[in-house]
Amino acid sequence: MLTQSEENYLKAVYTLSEEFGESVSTNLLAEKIESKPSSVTDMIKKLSEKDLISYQKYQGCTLTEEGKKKALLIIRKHRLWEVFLVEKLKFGWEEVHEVAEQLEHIQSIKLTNQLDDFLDNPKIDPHGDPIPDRNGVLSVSKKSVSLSELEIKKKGLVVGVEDGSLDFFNFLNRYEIGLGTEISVIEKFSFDKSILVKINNKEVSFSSLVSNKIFIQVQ
Amino acid sequence: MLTQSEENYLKAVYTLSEEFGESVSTNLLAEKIESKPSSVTDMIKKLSEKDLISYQKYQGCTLTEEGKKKALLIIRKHRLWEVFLVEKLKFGWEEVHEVAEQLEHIQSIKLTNQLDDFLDNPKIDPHGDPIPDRNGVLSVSKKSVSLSELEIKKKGLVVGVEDGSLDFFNFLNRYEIGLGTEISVIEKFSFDKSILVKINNKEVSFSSLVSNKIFIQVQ
DNA sequence: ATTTATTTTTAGATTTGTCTAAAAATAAAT
DNA sequence: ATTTATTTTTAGACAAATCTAAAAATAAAT
Repeated sequence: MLTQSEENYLKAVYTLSEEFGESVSTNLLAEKIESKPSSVTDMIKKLSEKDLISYQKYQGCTLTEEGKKKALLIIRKHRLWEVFLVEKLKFGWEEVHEVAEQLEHIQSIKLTNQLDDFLDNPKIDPHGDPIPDRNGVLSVSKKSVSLSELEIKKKGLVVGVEDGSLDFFNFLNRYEIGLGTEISVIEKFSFDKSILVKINNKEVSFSSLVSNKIFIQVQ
Repeated sequence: MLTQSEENYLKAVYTLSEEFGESVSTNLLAEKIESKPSSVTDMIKKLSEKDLISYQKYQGCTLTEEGKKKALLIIRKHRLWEVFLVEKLKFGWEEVHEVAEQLEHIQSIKLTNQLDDFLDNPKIDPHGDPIPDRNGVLSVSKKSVSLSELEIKKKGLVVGVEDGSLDFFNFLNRYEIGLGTEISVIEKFSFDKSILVKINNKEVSFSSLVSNKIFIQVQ
């Protein structure tokens, strides 16, 4: 069983590895964790001892396969809780991070998986980040953007939607929009924030209400 | 801000005071917390320093008003999460305690109150224990039992129901059962676990499915 | 009213995670 | 290739929460 602090380190190593490649330096990690390099060295040694991190003095560190899996399961919990807070408890997407930082450390696999089901197995969180599955695997690997953020002439695939209501589901069905549907942006109108897109070779206009809820991954 | 350990001590002092009156002894507390008397003494001193506990050497301890309020807000979170786990995530009522022990320490007043609303402001948890309101006040003060547990010839008032479905609500309406309705037990049939009760001067028989979901507080 | 038993507290040690300050290793600059 | 700067590690200290063992206070029993 990992402590909260150990979990935070694993998560930090994971996200920093993603952002800047492979090996993560002690100083960078210290900044992320908001702690001092000396503290980081101590913790790295400890996690290295547990075979969750591989590390050689002065050379930074990387996650082992085991460590990576652990990190992804923490990220999974974090993102699922964010979805819960926004969809069920009406939090704003900008205020969920702090609470999810606490909730991600709750230990119960059953809780996580039941929550996943309760939320209808969302693929992305309210910020467009993909949610690892129950084995810690990311099927969608890159961060996605809402359709409203996509630039003119760019195209991408639908990877998720934010609203889980039946109404919205029917709306999407009407336009034959599902996971994997390709959408390209033709024009954006600033006066009402509506967007003109091409879907299945038809041109359609969506309100910002709709375009904010459809998540796209650029190819 | 209190640590998880401090919160656990406050909660333990509260529940032990309820169970055996006022002053709580060091040994009893140690047993409850699953720790040693010497550790308890240290922590009591610390909480006493913070004016959450009042304490004189060798004389046991009690909660101050401030400490009691803190304890009740932790209990509130614990019981709300138990309702969430049973009603929304389909946990059995016997397996929620352990997870709620963790969730009760999440710090966010907004989270607690939004969760309360999301669950339709339940008055009791899945074990029949009353849930303090957002000010830490218990309107129902005693533990309630399910109607199925009530003995023959005993009577009590309805203080809550476990099922939040519209179906069940309509069922209750049909028999004019609401919060505060008086119910007395006439007979119990062991062969099918049904129960014959008197409500509003009418005799009615309920299946165990129903009697398990109605919570009663004996007068 | 002493003695005996129990409870509670103190004193000192341990573990976890952190820190500061100094030393060692690596990287950058002349 | 040295010197200088930066990064990283080590050494030693500290706070929180716990423990064991011994001492002190209280309660129970003769």
